Amino acid sequence: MPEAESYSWAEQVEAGEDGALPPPTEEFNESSGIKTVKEYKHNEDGKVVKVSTRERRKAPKSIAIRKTWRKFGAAERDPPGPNTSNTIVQVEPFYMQFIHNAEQVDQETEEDPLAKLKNQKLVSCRICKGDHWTTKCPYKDTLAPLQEKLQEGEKTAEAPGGAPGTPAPAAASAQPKTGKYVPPSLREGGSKGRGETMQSKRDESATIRVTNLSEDTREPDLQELFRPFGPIQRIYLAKDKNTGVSKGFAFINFHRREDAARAIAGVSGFGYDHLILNVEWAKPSGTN
DNA sequence: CATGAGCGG
Repeated sequence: MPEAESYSWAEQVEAGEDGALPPPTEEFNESSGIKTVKEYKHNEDGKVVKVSTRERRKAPKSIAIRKTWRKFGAAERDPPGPNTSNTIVQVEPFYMQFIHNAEQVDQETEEDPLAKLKNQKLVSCRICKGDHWTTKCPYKDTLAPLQEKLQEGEKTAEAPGGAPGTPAPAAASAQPKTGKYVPPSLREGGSKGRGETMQSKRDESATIRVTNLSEDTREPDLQELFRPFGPIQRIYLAKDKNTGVSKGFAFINFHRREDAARAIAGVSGFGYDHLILNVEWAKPSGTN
């Protein structure tokens, strides 16, 4: 709130001869975050008054507090404030544009969105466009989708007169003029073999399934029971997802298949709690 | 009796 004060004699002296007013002063109190501006104006009666305006800092106090932090590391001896040799202070707000799906943006027309969905598969693998989720894509093993694409490419190449405006989908993947990501295994010459670093699934070859467990058997119990046969990689005790109650069976993943085999021989038929355990080789999950 | 969970355009 601007407030007018009477113009003191001492200050009158500072005013210039020709009625010019003294320049405004401005001071900033760092701890309170309040800026005080004092300036001189003529009021309605033509008299000179001093107007002081106080304004609270708009930036959050947390910023002011951060400014008081000591610098450290290579910047330890830097003077306060940003070092212009390695820091850019952006005063203007800056806006970022997020593009969620470039293809969608490109194809954005007035056509009915439902029509678009119509001939679309429910799921489509991002890698091979197959009829499954990407995480399960076995493209390294079966290159059928890629080969289909290549065949399509050959067809369009053989028919140079056909549909000039229509881009061939295979051409896009063969020549990366679209900025689209192509996984290494699908890039040119990448058609052979799987990547050495990528195991396609968990190794289930040393996994056994234990059934007929009593409901109060816990994972540590299983650990104790099977440890004698060899190092164990993982134990999974099936539980109801909501109640946490054991479903009475479990999977034991050994490091070595031979240990698993001995565990089957040793524990199957073993009386545990009041039940007789059944142990067999596990089948990989997802066998519907 | 019984073959794990989760992520998701």
